[in-house]
Order: sequence, then C-alpha cells, then structure tokens
Amino acid sequence: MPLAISKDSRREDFVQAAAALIADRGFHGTSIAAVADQLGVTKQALLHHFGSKERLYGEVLAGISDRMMAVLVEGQEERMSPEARLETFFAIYCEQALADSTDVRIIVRELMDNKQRAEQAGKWYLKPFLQELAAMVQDTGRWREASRNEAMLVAYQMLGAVSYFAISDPTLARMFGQDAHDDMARRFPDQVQYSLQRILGSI
Amino acid sequence: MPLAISKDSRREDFVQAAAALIADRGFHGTSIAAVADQLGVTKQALLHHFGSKERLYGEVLAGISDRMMAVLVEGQEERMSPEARLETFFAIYCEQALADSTDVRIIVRELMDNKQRAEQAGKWYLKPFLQELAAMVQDTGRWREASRNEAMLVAYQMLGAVSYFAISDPTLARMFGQDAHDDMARRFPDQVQYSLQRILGSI
DNA sequence: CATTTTCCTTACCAATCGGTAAGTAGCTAA
DNA sequence: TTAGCTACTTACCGATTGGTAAGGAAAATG
Repeated sequence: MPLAISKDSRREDFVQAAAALIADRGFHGTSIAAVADQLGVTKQALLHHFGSKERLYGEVLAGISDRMMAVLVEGQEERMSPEARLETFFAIYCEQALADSTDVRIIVRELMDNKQRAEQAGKWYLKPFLQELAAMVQDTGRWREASRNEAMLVAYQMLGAVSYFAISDPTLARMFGQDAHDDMARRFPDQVQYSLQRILGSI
Repeated sequence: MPLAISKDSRREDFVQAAAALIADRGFHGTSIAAVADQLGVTKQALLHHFGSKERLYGEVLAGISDRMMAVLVEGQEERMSPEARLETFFAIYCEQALADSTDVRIIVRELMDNKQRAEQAGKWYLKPFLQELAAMVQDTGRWREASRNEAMLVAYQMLGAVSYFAISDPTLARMFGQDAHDDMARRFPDQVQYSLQRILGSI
C-alpha cells in the first residue's frame, strides 16, 4: 500500500522521518523500526529502500549538506560588501535554525560522533562551507590582514553561538519558562547581528 | 578483587569511565557492559554499585554540575570589575574545555536529549550557573540598561561559541589537519577574549 | 495476457540491551 | 570461630537491536 506518488518521494518520507528522530534521540537512540513506524510500515519496508541503517543516515546527512550549501548563496547579491554578505548569511542561518533545529541538532551530534563512524559519507561536507565563510571574513576590512585560521575562528565562533542556542531550545524553555524562552528567541537574531557587527568592526 | 582503596574512589572510577564513553558515544550508545569493561569487570559489578544505568548517569551529571559551579568562582577576586570577572570566567572555561572536552560534550548531549529523559536529576543545574553569568553581564557598563533576557543572551552566545568549538575538536582536526587545528586551538582563547571585549564595549 | 519489477509483508536470526537471582571469595567485627 | 558485609562472579531473563529470507499483492512492462 504505497502512500507516496513516486519512488523518490517515498524515500524522502523515510529520510525526513529519520532526520526528526535522529535529531531528537541521536543515531544510537533511533531504531529503524521506530522510523518505519512513523510511516506506518514495518522496518523491512525501510530496509527495502535503503539496505541498511547507515545508508539511510548517509542520505540524511546528504540532505543537510545540500541545505547548508543553499544557505550560503541565499540572499547573496553581486554588489554586497563582505560585511553585508556575512550579516545576510547569519541572519538566514539564524532564522532557519530557530524555526527548525532538526538539521543543527544532527550536525552537532555528527560533530561529536563521527570520530566513531570512521570515514563516513558527509564527513567533509562542512569543509567547503567553512572555507567559504572564512573567505568572506577575510574579505572584510577588519580581518583583511588576518590569517586563514584566524578568519575561520571568527566564522566558527558565530556559527557556534547560533547553533548552541538553537539546540538549547527545549532545555531553555523548561529552565526559564516558555515565555522567557520565546522572548530570548525573538531577541536572539538581533543579538547575533550586533555581535557580528562589533567583531567585524562595522560598529 | 577490589582494585580501589575505598568504596567511594571505586565508584568514582566507574563515573569517570562512564563520562568518557558517554561523551564519545552518547547515553544510548554507551552500554553499562562497555563501561564495566573499561575497569576490567563485568556489568554486574557496576550494577552492584549504582543499581541502574540511569543512576550512574545521574552521578556523571552531578560531577559536571559541581565542576561548572567551581569554574564560576575560580580566579574571581573581590576588587574585579564585572568586565574582568567575565573575561576571567571565559578564559578559564575556554582553557578547561579545550584541555578536556568530556564535560562539554556531555552537556551538549544533555541539552538535546533531556527532552526525552523527563524530569531527570541535573536538569536544572545549569540554571543558577546561567543566572550568575547573566547577572555579571548586567553589571557591565554596556549592558546595565539591558533586560535580564538580553544579558542572558550575551552570556549564552559566548558560552555557545566556546562549547561548539570545544566539541568540534575531532572533526576539525580531520577536516583541516592536526596542525591547522592546533593553530586554531591555540588562537581560540584570544579570539574569544577579543570578541567578549568588543561585545562588552571594553574595546 | 504473461512476465517482471516495485513495495511491502510475515517469519526468522544471532547479538546485545538493561536488569534479576543466586551464589562466592575475602575481609571485618563480635 | 563465626556471622555478616563488601565486591564481585556466573547464569539467566525478556525485550529489542540491525539484518536476512522468502513470498505476496499490485502495478508496470513486454
């Protein structure tokens, strides 16, 4: 009883269900039976499409990689200054991470886990992404003389600030109450923007 | 064949082994048998001391909580300005997180996981810690007029930047090579200090 | 109309999970 | 000397894990 129109869209259903569960419970905490259950089928249906849990996870990571690279170009325009480019990127990244932290949570888990899952697909997908960001930083007036590694640190620091806040969502809401958390989430993008401008020397 | 001198130190052996494994593989990815194996005993020896995996994990979190609160007071002196207090805190936190990221990795996993493990011990241990940091920020000249939530965001942002970099250690080393990573890790504390000063308005 | 392919099912499998039960060796205290 | 305690052990347990094998209904293809 296929519920999806095409083969690919059915696969995408599995990938999305897996991403949601893995973001919540982690790779080890997510069984393929639980993923299949989300679509109302048995785990053998999932294994039919992907062959193994690892392969399914690989497709989850591939999807994240695609979306990350898309954010890099989104909203970017020819005439923009490097400073404006970085502000645009972090504004969009921030907005997306706060709206749905699924990808960020999986990335963070992968950062910590991939030491185990040796030579896995998706291990290097962050590299061009980070290098592009570092290049942007190095193009700004304030960091023109900085080394590549110094520029990378500037980018990585802002990336970390946004990511950390995005994954803290459930804990902060519990700790300080939903209202306080909502207030913080509303203010957060401005805070990021302010810090970025201070660090880049724009203000 | 007890290998430790006292009962408490034997328990501490288990807690340390568990912390190392949980930091690496997560709670779900760490079996009590694997922890016991680190000490060369069977999992029943572990269960004899802690009764359950959850209880062992609770003690791991309690240890982290103690160490976090200790960092808050470490290096702080009476005559220090709020700005100097924050700089001191982040310098120490940064140093410790880079030297051994075990605690940070467990904290980050807990931030994402504790939605599942409902009403768990150690869920609120971060609260006084964060409130103390927010109070420090609110004492600075630049953020005196800010709301408590705005001040919290400033602190949280820096905490996130340091934590994210600390957990990225293995991935960054693989991505850019050990040398490049070491160079970044060496520069990172200064970068944090610079950003903090820019955000606090010290420079 | 017949055949193949797609997408799923039930029925298994060995391995591992957290945890219980029932000891046992060695030390301590009455 | 003996009773009890500590710190383990081996022997289990039911549940769950990822994965295989075989088959079946429906749709696509010849």
